[in-house]
Amino acid sequence: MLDINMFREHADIIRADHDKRGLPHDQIEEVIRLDDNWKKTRYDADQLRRRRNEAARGIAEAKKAGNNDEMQRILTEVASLGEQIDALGVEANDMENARDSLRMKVPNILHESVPMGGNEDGNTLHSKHGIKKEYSFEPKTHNILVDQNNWVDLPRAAKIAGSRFYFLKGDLARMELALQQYAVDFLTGRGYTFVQPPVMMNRTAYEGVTDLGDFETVMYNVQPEGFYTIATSEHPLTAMFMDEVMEPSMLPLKMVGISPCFRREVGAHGQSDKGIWRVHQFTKIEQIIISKPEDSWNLHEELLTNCVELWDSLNLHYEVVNICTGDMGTVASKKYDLEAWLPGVGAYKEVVSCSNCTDYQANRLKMRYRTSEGNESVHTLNSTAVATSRALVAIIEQNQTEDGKVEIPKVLQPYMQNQKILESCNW
RNA sequence: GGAGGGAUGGCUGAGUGGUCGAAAGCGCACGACUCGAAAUCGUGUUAACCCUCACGGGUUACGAGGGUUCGAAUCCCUCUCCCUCCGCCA
Repeated sequence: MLDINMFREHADIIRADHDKRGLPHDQIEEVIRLDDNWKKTRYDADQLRRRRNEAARGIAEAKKAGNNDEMQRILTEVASLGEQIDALGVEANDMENARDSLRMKVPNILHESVPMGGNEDGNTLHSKHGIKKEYSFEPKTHNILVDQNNWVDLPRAAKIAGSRFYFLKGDLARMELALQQYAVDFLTGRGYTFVQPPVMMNRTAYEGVTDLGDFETVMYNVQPEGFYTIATSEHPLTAMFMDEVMEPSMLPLKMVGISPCFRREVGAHGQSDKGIWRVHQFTKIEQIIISKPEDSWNLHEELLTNCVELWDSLNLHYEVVNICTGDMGTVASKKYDLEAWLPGVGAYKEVVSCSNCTDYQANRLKMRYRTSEGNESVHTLNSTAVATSRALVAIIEQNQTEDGKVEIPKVLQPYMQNQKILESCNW
């Protein structure tokens, strides 16, 4: 959510941003109009309250002095003021609510380095990494390989849960665990604090960190408590300091989170989403930073560097893409994606998303830090380190051998008793 | 699940119907002392919002919501969270 002062003092910046995104200005103008009316109504109500407070001070005196008539006169006046105040108060409240629910929908201001573009075709190449292997055979897609090796059981998962759920079995499940441990070790080694969050959140906290549309399409709602299962540990870790004033000495706060991630994936998806590429549940190791505003752009690059060095160490081929204006979501100001090469599919596909959300989440969450000038919103940043299901797909496709097995990345081998090859599961 | 206690500013914590936005301490900021620092002393320091070019002024907020009252941090109700004890359980 953008600061209300942005609408009051720099509406032109928001308008220019909407132009970049190809959005109309209606919402901006409506926020400004509602805010204007709210201020006037609010002021009128405050003035009436002031009169009531002044009048009420006379009551005790009149009572003490035994002046019953005067007391009655004041009581009548105060009662009538009270009615007016209540009416104005309701009006002001409605306007403020309307203003803010609209304000919640206005997206973050894009960073100047975000490339222009109408959709994902406008994303620009930032850098290429690793070696694109040549195969002496026709590389297979991961869903064929996991099937041949009995590493994934989709039909039985569908039977007991539903489509897009899976059982991970045998060596592939072991490598999933190895990936988790490796990624956590990698980032704790760089000063990030390992945190395991709750995997369910309440609505209020969740509204602070996500696009409101996600409540209908992304998160599961758990009854009877009404909790939402998290779509990523970014959400609990970012909301962790909701409603708090943080000490500047804590910043930047760097965390590495791990959690299962739950996604409803409402809507149809294409043929390429076979196997375990797009699933309702997966494990993700996530980087989170809460920082002072002046540090966030450097830290955004640090997050990307961490990703690049982590994925390089897995010896995978991928590209880093700078997400363009038309493909950016509501919350991020700038976003890099890592797209891994899938030789079976013959395409680069998204495996990591690295965002600077500036003060957008912090404003909603009322997360501030102390400065000598007062309290200011912090900045929040997040980046995937490894989403295990998708990292597995990339490893399976890139490291496949002619006989349909998969070589284990060197850095993961110590976590798997120095095994070199993933063996098939025999059932 | 049962019984009891609690939630106050950045933190600890006093305050049980009006002069309380709220004692005190810590922390923080500024100043003095010092070559510099520590210690010490002095001054200041809740936040959000509104009006004002400014000086300044106003409103609201003591977990959240509702109620009683002319008036609520203080009394009543509901909810949330925390603590203690009992029960159950990974």
